[in-house]
Amino acid sequence: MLRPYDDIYAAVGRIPPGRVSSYGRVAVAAGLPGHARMVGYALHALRGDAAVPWWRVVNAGGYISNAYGREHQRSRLLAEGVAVDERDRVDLAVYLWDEEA
DNA sequence: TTCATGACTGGCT
DNA sequence: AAGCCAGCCATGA
Repeated sequence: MLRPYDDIYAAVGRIPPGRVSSYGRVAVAAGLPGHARMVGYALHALRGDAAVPWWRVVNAGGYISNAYGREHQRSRLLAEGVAVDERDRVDLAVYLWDEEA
């Protein structure tokens, strides 16, 4: 099925394992600068579709904004080797991935 | 078609 | 330092 947010999903898919990115970064990577909310909405539309590594996306503060299954996302990140704080926060200084880098 | 809400962000108070 | 406000646009009622 064609997904309206294919560019967004592609951008998320470019995030390598063991790394994370923010909604804003993904929005820019998808060619939609400033549309971070659309990225979040797009991921919400996935409904847990594992075809896209949505769990590698966190908010600008490095915290898991995911209201859909933040605990699940936290476990998922830990399984990939990403350290997650008790407050559901990721150290962006270490794990944030920039496709431009 | 209009109204309200949302997996965000940056700036201002 | 912490909280509030406006802007971006898609989805559902």
